[in-house]
Amino acid sequence: MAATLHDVANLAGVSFKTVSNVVNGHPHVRPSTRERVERAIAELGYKPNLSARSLRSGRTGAIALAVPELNLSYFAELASFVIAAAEQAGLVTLVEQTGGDRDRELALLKSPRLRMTDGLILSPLGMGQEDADALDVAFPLVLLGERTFDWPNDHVTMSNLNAAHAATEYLIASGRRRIAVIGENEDEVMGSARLRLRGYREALEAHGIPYDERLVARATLWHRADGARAMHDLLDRGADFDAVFGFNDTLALGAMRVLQEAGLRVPEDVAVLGFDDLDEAAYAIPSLTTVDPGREWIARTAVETLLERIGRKGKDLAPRTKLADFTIIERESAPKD
Amino acid sequence: MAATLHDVANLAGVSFKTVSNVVNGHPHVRPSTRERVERAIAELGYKPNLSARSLRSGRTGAIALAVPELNLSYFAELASFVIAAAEQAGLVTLVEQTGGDRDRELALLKSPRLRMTDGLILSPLGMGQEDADALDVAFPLVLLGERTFDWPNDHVTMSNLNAAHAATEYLIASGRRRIAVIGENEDEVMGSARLRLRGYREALEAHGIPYDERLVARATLWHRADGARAMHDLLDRGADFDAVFGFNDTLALGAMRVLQEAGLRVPEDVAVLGFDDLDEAAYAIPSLTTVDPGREWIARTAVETLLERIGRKGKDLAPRTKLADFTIIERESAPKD
DNA sequence: CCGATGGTTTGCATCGTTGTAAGATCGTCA
DNA sequence: TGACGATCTTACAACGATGCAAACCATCGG
Repeated sequence: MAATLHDVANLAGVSFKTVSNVVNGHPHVRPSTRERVERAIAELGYKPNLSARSLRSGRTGAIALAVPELNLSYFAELASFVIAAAEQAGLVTLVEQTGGDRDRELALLKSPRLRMTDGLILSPLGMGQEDADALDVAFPLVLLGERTFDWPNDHVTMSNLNAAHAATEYLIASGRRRIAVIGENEDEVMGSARLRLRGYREALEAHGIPYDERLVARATLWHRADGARAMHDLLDRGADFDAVFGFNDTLALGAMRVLQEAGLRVPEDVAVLGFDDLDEAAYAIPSLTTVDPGREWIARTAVETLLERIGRKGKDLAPRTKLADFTIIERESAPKD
Repeated sequence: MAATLHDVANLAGVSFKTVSNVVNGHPHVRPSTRERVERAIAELGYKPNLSARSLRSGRTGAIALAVPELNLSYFAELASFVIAAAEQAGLVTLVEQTGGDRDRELALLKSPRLRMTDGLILSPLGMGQEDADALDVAFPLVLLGERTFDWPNDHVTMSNLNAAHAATEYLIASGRRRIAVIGENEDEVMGSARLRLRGYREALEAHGIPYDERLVARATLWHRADGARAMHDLLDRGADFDAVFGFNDTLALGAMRVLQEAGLRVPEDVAVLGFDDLDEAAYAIPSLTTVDPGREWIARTAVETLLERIGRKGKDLAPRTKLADFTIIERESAPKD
């Protein structure tokens, strides 16, 4: 059995409360006592029982991060940053996968598993306005992704609309006029897909380019395979385009692969622009021009925001929205001109 | 404040222990009582306090997974499978990143943070024979990666040596004779890098091809950037090769990118073979021939093995090694002939 | 030499749950 | 009707830690 405060106390010849004081860095402990206790701790290899500690203190020292899937590189890289940021704050991170499924997202919010943590960072995909009540929870919660619904929570994100607008404008500025998009998803009531589509449309409009539905390809989950499938759709229906804007990098990469299989040259025949700036994007062939959404900032800020909620005054704060800056990274698949 | 057993008991007009019995599906509870209690539970939105439960029961319902980085796609995909397998067993997963750093791996094994979990799945990278003692821990521990040291733990892996041997042979069978490798790392005393190098050498030897140090490029961490750097090294030093075996897919992809930048055609001038079968590999241009190490099997088996250790008889089991089957997936970057 | 002072140590109650054992209730049978 | 199991419910003691308040003990000034 693992050693307890009592065991250490017996060995050191003090009361177990004194050991607790040493462990917690209580100010008034005589140096000689402290040293004796510390020796006993080392000898027994004592480690505090975190269940007991959190039962007593009400804090667990863990946060939960819920993303659709770690298989999606964007979320893997995001999770990596979140875990690192949490660790810096002395917290461990419990990772859940929702599959982007509304029911699983809702179930998670009600799950007793969350009682194991001090708060949740959730990247919702399936939920909509009708789920606002489910999001009005008693524990600290920070949402990743834009505040498009009237949800009572903190949000950390970048402006999907502005970024998509800028990306589209970038393609227009480079001389492209028939710009296809991949990733539209009408099931998603108002998430990134919808916002990015809106940004795309507004940019077209601002430049007097008509919106053409035949250039819009849908994709529900954003894997490479979905991007490939969408590009096949576009090609099969004989769509005529000189650029593709993928709503994320994996879609764009899947599409780029199909383009080249079809004998089209990137960027000569078709420029390709992605969204996320995955590590992979820089090493694709050709390398992928993409939107850098400030992933690391988002991760760090999400953890900070959650910590504020967890803190003493967390309950009193009004819901906040924090926006990251985005940048367009120029690479080979869509040169500036 | 969240509701407790007491609150529910008051509302339902029973003792708090009866509520506990209902929650735990205790057999002898009158249906009418059960129903009354369940209504009270629903009304108050009662959720058991997991800290208290695990203090009492000694089980936390969580496992820890420690990998070098989630940024590395292999580990992201692995983590995804581990989390899913754990969830099926009703466990949540806490993810730690070690950076492949020996000190952080050792620190993790001693960390009180682990008391929050029932066991650990660790993918060690920096540790060696001298750390055997540190691995002789009191909690359930399963290691990912091959048992090359005399470590007192369960191992789940595939045969790095056989897989690398087969991969090299595949290239030889396709007519290549000057096969470079990327990923050698002499710091790593006896991990995957060393084993894969050994497999490579043995395959060469079996076919009477001399081992040529100038064809061996090192890389410590296995990011795309490291693969790119290694390939630059090879090209800069004028190495003469007609194939490259990357010790993982990201290395291979980074290298492939540099090859094509240098005007070399893949696979005509240089065949490229990777290791891991990332989702990405199928969509690279050209698509990447690679070794599928049975990642999902490894993840599932690691969780199962850990559960056996956690179980009643876990302490009595001798250390086991479980080997996954690997397959070579033929794609464009290295056709069979 | 005593009480005040302030640092140092301790005892007790408590967090919310579960296991054990004992108590209450009920129907059944002699 | 009363005793007796069987079924249902309850009381109590942990699990290991922390917070509070009280107790202890030097040291110092008067």
